[in-house]
Amino acid sequence: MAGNVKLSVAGPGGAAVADKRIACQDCTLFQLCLPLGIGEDELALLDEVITARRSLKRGEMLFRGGAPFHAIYAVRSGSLKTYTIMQDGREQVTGFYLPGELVALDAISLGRHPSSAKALESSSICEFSFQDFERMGARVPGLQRQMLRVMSRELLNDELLLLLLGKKSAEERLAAFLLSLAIRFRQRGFSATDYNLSMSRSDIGNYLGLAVETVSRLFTRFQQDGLLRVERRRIRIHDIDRLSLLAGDTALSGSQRIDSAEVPQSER
Amino acid sequence: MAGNVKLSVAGPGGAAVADKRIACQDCTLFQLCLPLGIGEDELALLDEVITARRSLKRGEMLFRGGAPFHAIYAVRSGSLKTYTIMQDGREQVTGFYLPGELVALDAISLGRHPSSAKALESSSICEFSFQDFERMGARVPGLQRQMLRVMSRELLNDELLLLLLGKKSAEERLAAFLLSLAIRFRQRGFSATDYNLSMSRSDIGNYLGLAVETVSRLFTRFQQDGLLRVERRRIRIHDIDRLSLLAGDTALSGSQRIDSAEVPQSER
DNA sequence: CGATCGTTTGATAGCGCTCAACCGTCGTGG
DNA sequence: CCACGACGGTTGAGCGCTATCAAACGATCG
Repeated sequence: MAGNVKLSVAGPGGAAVADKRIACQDCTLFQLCLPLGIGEDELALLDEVITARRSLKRGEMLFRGGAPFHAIYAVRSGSLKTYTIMQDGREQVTGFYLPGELVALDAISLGRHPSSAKALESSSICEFSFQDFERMGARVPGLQRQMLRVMSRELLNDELLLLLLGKKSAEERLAAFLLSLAIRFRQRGFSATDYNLSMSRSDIGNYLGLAVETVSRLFTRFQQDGLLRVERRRIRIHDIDRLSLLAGDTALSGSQRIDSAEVPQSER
Repeated sequence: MAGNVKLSVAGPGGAAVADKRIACQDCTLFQLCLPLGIGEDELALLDEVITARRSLKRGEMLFRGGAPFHAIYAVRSGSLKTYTIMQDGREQVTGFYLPGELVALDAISLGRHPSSAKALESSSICEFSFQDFERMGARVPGLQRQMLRVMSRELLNDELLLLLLGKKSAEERLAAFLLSLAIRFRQRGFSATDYNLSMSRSDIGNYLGLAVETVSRLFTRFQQDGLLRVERRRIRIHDIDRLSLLAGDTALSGSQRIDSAEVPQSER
């Protein structure tokens, strides 16, 4: 993409970095946020919708469940988890978000956030005003089109996850989870076989519907079987094929399921 | 509902009916398909997108997994199930669809249907050309807006279902499922406490991640506990409050979670 | 250096699956 | 009209997977 980052101005007061804006074209992750089907000029327009850029430190909240919904967020760097608090007080992790993925899509219909979002590590986030976004959608057909696609993709992922939780064993779940991360990392240009988990065992277990102890045991078992090497939160996958096999076939979760093969994109 | 249903055509019966079109305004369920925010004139426009009306008999397919995606479907009467075939041959039920609910939203991103859809009983279906729909979306902002909301809602439901499958016991799952049906039926003007299941025990178990036997046992237990009466596929709920309690709190699934209380709808 | 949190490992028990048999209902054909 | 078979549903017995309880360990941080 373009060479230099064109910073345009400061917004409302806040921490120094937080309110800097950068042009969308310069966002290397942009193609992942709302890929394809948007022309040069439309891209420039999209810039207008970016309300703010926020920096979060590990453990900081992006938004809280129940809060009114105004914006959609795109992860630029770092990672988030979303979760809800059940009425019995327990926490239920509903998703993990990597760079290039959109957060808060599930808040549109109710007009408030059904879940909370918290940074798993230092992260940088783009904030889109949804109102502006919709207004612009009227002028730029490609934008809303793309949005529908992104949401549909999300739906698809949820379905896969549903299948995972409904039908798969603990082993299959964890394998599918690790595989999902691998695929998502690869799509972002990172290594698919060597990455760091930004979430705790507890988060993983919670997300996959497993006890922490089970997750831990599975990690050691996978390691004993020579599938991978795990050291603290560092994952080194040795035999990704066997891992895929273990996962059943479901790539699962997050935000994409498609590998290199072909770019989705309906008929056009 | 409205006084007379202006039948533009013959009843069930044969193939004859399949390609007849009726005006959208006459669809009592229309408000449920794409509720709110659409004016009179826009409504008329929407009529154009309705490609066809199809009648399915029990067991007939609406579309098959893998087939290219061209249309979105709205259930007018009857009910459907969607499911995928896992590579080991087993079937995984991914959803049940009642009148007023939209099917195939998950196909948009890939351009082909990730799952198959089959009629659980005699059903009548509206078919929207997605291509036309998108074209029209450019002219009618409210349309795409509404579509985003519907999809967001769907996302929300999937999240609830995830929570269900990840964290809830068999008992809670079935309770939540029955409750979900109750709520959805009520929204459609049917009785919430007295309805027929159009799906088999096997479908229910498959959907909820439970063995058929477990579902069966739970039904009899619920009945012994005075929660409800079940006779074949007829469900009579006696103590819906206790059922809610059992369900944990999750209304779950299908297509709506909101009860009478208030109509969702973002800020506006 | 002690406290706390995240992780691992072990022992035990229970929920829900599996296997198996039986029953009721329905559709079909003699 | 009844026999039959098929299918869906119910019920029972046993076991395996995974949660739970318990404890110790390692890392991080004040």
